[in-house]
Amino acid sequence: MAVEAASGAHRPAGRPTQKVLSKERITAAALTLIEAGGYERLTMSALAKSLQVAPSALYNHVASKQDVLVLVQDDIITSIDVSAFGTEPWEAAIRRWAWSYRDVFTRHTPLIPVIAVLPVTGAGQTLRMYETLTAAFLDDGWPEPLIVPAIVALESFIFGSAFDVTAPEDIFESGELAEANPKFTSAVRSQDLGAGGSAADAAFRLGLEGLIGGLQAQRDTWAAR
Amino acid sequence: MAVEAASGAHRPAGRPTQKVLSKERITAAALTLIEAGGYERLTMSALAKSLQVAPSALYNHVASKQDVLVLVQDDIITSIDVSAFGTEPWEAAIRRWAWSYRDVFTRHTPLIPVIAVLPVTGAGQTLRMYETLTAAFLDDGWPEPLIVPAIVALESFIFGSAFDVTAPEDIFESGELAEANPKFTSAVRSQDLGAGGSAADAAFRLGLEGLIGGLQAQRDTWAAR
DNA sequence: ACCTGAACACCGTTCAAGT
DNA sequence: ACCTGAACACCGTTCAAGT
Repeated sequence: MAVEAASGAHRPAGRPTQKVLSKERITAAALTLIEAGGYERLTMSALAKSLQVAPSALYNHVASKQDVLVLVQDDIITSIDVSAFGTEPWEAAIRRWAWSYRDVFTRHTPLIPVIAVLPVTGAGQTLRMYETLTAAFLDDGWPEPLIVPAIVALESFIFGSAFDVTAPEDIFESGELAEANPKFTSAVRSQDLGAGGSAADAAFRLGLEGLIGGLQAQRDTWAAR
Repeated sequence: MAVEAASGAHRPAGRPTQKVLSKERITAAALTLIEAGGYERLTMSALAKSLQVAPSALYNHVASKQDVLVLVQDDIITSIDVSAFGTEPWEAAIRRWAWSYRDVFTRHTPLIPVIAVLPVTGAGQTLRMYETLTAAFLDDGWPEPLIVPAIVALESFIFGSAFDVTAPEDIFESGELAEANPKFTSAVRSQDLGAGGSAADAAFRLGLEGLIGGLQAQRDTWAAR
């Protein structure tokens, strides 16, 4: 009896008549998996299953799971809002970019340890974003040697803040240690949450506004040194 | 033939005559493992082996591996330098604390996703550090509602910067995409590394000085609002 | 209460065999 | 070149049995 070739049928071993996988399809499937069930659900097995392929087939297109994460990272970078660069002044553009960047990575915190250490070589979309940023700094009159350190400082703050958003709301409840730490306990109770915002948003706003202003002051200091 | 009871001998099943494990011993063994071979080496199996115990024995003292990480985290917090609080002015004290905090977590980046989301309840040493910080902010005249957001903003920057230190030096080499991204490529080449420092140190210094100054400005704005 | 030892349900990755 | 299927060397965790 011949093997049925129905649409849901099993694919026999051997090279298929037409390619079934590609980096693009793998990236898209990974993103769908992550959006549906978070990073815990992203396993090589589940990824293969969603592509109706054996897990080992993936290794013809990526070298490792880390590789898959790199593909995902360079894809989601494009969802960061860079539309204010070129249309709004430096400060407003940085502000919009930073909030958007934080929001995107709040949903992708497991990528942070990957991206923070990843050479940009070959991560084309990521490089594109840096190019756009650099142009905005130059247009605003920044001295070239300060631009990369400033971008890195902003990014570091953004990555750390993305983790903070995922923290439970009661993260600073001292519990039974409240009496031993009265000043902190009181400060937590009285913290300014801003207009209807969360604690994470208030901290991000304060830090971002401080950093934007402080970096500008550092720029002036550097120029006058 | 009776089982030998030599020092390296096998321990029979059943409750031992005296307790062999404790949270303290587990924490110490985990730290030794991490210092010797990094977090890849910290497995429940390896941990058990270093304590000369079966892996399942650990679960009489901790609920999970995550639990072990929490123990490690609350232990290494004590190695952060808080000695400047109470002896030096706010700005200098924050500066020393921040550099030390970053350096400690540079060697423990896998803890960052844990600590950033961890309720401080029961993390006694962590709470102690926050209490010390809050006291320093109060002594410097900060409005109470701003203290927790300011601490969180500083911590977010520190955590993100700790990742950055672990990045390879050539992280921003554009490779063959250099021509497509000329402004960024040039900015990377000309970046100010400071006095004999690394790129990561330069970015941290710039960001920290900016954040310290910027937060102080935000404080004044808040008071005058 | 606190250990051992066996087992479970996963992981990511490798590799021979097939077309 | 690019798939399948079986196998490998791990993981963290559970649980009955033992004292």
